[in-house]
Amino acid sequence: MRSPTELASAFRAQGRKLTPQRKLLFQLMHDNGTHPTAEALHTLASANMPGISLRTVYQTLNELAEMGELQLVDVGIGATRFDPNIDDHHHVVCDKCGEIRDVHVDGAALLKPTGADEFLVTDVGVLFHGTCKKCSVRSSRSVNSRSRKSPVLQSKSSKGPLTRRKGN
Amino acid sequence: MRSPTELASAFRAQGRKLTPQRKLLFQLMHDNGTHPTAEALHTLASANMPGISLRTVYQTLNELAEMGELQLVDVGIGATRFDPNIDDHHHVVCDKCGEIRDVHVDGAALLKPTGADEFLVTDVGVLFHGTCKKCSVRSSRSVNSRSRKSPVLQSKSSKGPLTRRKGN
DNA sequence: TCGCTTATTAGCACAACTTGCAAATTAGAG
DNA sequence: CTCTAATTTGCAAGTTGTGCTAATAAGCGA
Repeated sequence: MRSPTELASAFRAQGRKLTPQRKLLFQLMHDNGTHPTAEALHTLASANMPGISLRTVYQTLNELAEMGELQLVDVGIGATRFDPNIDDHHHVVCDKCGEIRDVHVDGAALLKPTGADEFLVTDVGVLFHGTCKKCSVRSSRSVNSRSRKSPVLQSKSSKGPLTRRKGN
Repeated sequence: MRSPTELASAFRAQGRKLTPQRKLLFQLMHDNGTHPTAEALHTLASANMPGISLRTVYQTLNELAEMGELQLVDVGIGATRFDPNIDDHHHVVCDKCGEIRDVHVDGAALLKPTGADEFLVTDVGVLFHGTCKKCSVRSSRSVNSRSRKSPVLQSKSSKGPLTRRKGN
C-alpha cells in the first residue's frame, strides 16, 4: 500500500474525495503489519476519531482493495484480514491465537497443480499453519498449571479454541 | 473418509449412536468429490429423507471432521466446504463459480516459509485460483452476447460476482 | 468566500452462515 | 420391554458483511 500522501493523490485522481476518515485509515493501515480485521481497525480508528463508523471502515478498506492497494486475506478463521503488503508473499497463521505473519516462499510461483486440467490457473497461494512463539510458551506452561482458559485473539465473544479450517 | 460401514463401527466404538440420519450422510459424503457446503448436502439429504434438519447435517459433518474423517475447506468464498478426501492434497477454486477441485502438488510439503521465525509450522496448504472450463467458455461466449448475468454457484441469493479473497 | 453538486458518512436493517439451547425422540444396552 | 444417554429438531441468537437512505461535507467554479 502506498503512503497516505500518495493515496490522497490517487483518490483525488479518481474523483474520490479525501475525507478525514479516509486520511486516518490511510495512516492506520500504512505499514500496518498486524493484518487487522475491519473491527480491529475500527477500534483503533475510534481512539483517534470517536464516532467513525464501522461501515466507513469496511467501505474504505474495500475501496483500497479494489484499487489494489491492499489484499484481503482470509485464513478460514473468523473475519477477513486486511494486508497493506501487496508484494508477492504468503502467510503463516497461528492456529491458537489467529495471529498472521507475512512470509516469503521460494518457488511458490513455480508450483503446478496435478489434476487441474480444465482449469485456467491464475494465482497460487501458500498458507502455513502452526503455533506462534507466544502460544507455544503459553501452552507448555499450562501443561501443569490451572490457567487453561481464555483463547487470545478471535471474535469479541470468543467461542473457545479456534476451529481449524484448512484454507485450501 | 472411510466407508459408511467402517464409519458405523467407528461411531459405535466411540459410544456414538448410529442413526438413520448419520447413515444417510455417511453415504452421501462417501466418495463425494463435489466439496459440498452443509446447505448443499442438506438439500441432497432432504431428497432421501424429508425433514432431516440442517442442524443435524452441520453436527454430523463436524463430528466427522473431529474424527479426522473429513476436511473442512474454506476458500474464502461463502460457506465452508466438506471434503471426504483426507489424503495429502490441495485445491483449485474457480473464481467465477466457486467450483473446487482436488489437486496434487509436487513439492508442496517441502515448501519453507522465510520470515516465520518464532512460528512452529505444522502444516502447509496450497490454494490455486483460476477459472474452470465451464466458466471460461461462458465468459468468452458472452463477450459478444447479451447473456451477462446470473453467477452460477454461490449462496442461495447470489450477491453478484464472487469477491476474490486470497486465502493466504 | 459562497454556494452547489455529488461523493461520503453513519446507522440501521437485513442476509448468509453457524452454533447454542431445550424439549422431544430414539438408539441400543440390559 | 425398559431405561438412560445420545440425538435430532427447531428456533433464537451471534458473527461478519452489505444494502439503503437521509444527512453531511469535500472540492469545484464563480
